[in-house]
Amino acid sequence: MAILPILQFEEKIVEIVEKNPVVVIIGETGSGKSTQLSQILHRRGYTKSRCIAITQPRRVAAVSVSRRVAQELGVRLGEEVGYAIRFEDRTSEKTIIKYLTDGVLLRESLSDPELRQYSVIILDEAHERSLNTDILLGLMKRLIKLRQSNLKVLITSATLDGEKVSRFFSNCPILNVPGKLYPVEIQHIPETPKSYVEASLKAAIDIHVREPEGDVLIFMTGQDDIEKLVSRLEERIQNLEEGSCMDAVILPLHGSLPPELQIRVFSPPSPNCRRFIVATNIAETSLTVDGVVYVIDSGFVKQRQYNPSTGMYSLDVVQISKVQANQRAGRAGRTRPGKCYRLYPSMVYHDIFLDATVPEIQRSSLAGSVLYLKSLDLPDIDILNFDFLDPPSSESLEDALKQLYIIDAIDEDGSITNLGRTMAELPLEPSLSRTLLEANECGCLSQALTVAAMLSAETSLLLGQSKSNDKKRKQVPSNLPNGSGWGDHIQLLQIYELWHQTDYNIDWCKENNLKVRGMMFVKDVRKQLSQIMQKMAKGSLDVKISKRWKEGPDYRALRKALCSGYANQLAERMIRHNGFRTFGFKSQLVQVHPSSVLTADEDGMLPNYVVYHELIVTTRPYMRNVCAIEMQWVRPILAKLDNMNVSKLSGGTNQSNEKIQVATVDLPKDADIAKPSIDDTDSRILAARERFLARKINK
DNA sequence: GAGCACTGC
Repeated sequence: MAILPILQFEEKIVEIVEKNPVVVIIGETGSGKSTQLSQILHRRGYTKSRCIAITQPRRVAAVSVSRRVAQELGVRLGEEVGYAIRFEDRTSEKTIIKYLTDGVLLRESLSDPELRQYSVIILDEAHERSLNTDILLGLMKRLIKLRQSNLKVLITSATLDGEKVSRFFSNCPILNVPGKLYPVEIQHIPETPKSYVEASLKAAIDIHVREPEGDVLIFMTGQDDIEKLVSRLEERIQNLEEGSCMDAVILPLHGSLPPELQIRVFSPPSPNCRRFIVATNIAETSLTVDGVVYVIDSGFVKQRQYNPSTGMYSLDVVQISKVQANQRAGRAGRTRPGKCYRLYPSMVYHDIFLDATVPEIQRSSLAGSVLYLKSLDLPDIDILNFDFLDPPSSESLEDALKQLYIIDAIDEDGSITNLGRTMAELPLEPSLSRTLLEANECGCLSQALTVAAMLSAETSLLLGQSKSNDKKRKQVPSNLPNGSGWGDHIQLLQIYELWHQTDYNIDWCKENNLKVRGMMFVKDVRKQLSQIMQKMAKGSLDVKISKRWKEGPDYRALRKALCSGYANQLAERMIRHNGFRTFGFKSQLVQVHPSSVLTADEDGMLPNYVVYHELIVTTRPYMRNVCAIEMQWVRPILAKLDNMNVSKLSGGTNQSNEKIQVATVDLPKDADIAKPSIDDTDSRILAARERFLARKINK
């Protein structure tokens, strides 16, 4: 076996780690950093009294890399070398080298903020800049000050990003470890194409006709474009003259493809046959396809972004970064010298592409992360000034604080509440954690556990349907329950309860077009959540799914619990039509997503009030996953919204101590609701909200 | 009356 490049650097690495608390390692693909760094430090005595942690952004990586290291050291996995991922801890007292996902390490620091069991923490693949890695980077900066004498931190990064990480850690040394990639010839096209599907098609055919054997990997943005390109490519290749070139197979590859179709790319190709793999960025890092010699890079990727000023998510096609472009190109040089065809001018690469992808922390809602940091109780840390490698905007942090305040996770001074502490223990978004705690009070914990678990997996539940399939497939009427008109949360609950009644039958999932793996995941999450809840309650709670349909048909308790959890995600229907306005600082006009099962009354009107799981902008702003709630539950929440003072929430550096006085929100009593003058009611709530919106609350 | 890239606790 050829010696991995990193081993030639062993002395250098050890020397530099000895002298410095933090080191940045630029390890190119194939350098062996993920498997070797831990072993080198182990050989040099870093595991004598404590162990080495290596984080990975993905579960499969943690498992497969630890397996290899165990093998190389000749030990049984789970003993000296182990891994810890959600639902699976394969470590023991003997473990001295531990691979874990970055999320698991964050959870560990909840119970031990100084992470005393580790002598070395290696943040691997830090250039991917997952939300969790970024938080860990901030925590590490603090930890090395606290544990200067007995903690070493190693961060692996990409070429273009290393300097920045080094600056973040007071100019710590950077060590370059070359990889084992073959050279990749890069070609740019002179003009930005009108359609990258067409441009990819042309590039692919050119390769097929002119270039020697070797598979082609094409990076597209999503399922739609992939299917379009696959069918165009099939058509073109069939029309090529018989015998003019070798055979070809065309394989789509994206996340919503069923696993049995995904693995087709791993079976070796038949001889004299070229494979075209048309993929999303799943092939950039998550899946490695062997045999690729040519890469066609569209230069685009789909990215989910959160806008803190509107509270809305959108899924946008954006330009990739230089780091990403290089990563894609590198996929052509794994087995021999390759070529990468970039469907954009080199000027665009140099002058327009960002060096690195905008980190997730600047593209997500931070409510969960802020709550997590608050719960760590770091004495010297003010969340708004937390030392992030790339700080999120203050708008985004304030948005998180407001959300946390409305659901009682922090008080008006921005300090974490007891409720908030409990919420941080749960591996859920704050809204769902809050729902669980409220549900426990209302006696519907079992149902809420199910809803929370179902929502954690929601996008991977329904079997992927593509447009082309839809046309072919007859619309089979679904036998699944419909939420009894109350909305999507209730439907998710009903689906799971039906599955439970079949004793978690796999065929039942298939018959109902539900992804088996998704449903099994829900089962695991539900179990984990109920265990955590029981542990926190220090006793047994009612988490069993009742076989009897004991509750009335209105799911009142559960909907009330959801209303508390989603107090920051409330919307009110507008008068005489089915548009909604959201409550809160940033009132938005939105609609119920057409996929929702929420039903209208006999006059065609939707419920007056709903909570929503998320706002997503596609062709329009939509509320996804909504649940009908009652107006009287809304009143206290509005009062709370009205009393919010953002400058106090954010730690109040310029505390004027002057609480803005507002008249109490004057909502009708329950009695008024029975005989409504709806317009009047609406206008009063509207007025209260307008007053609220009109106030300018600045820092 | 729409459409969904990829992860993870």
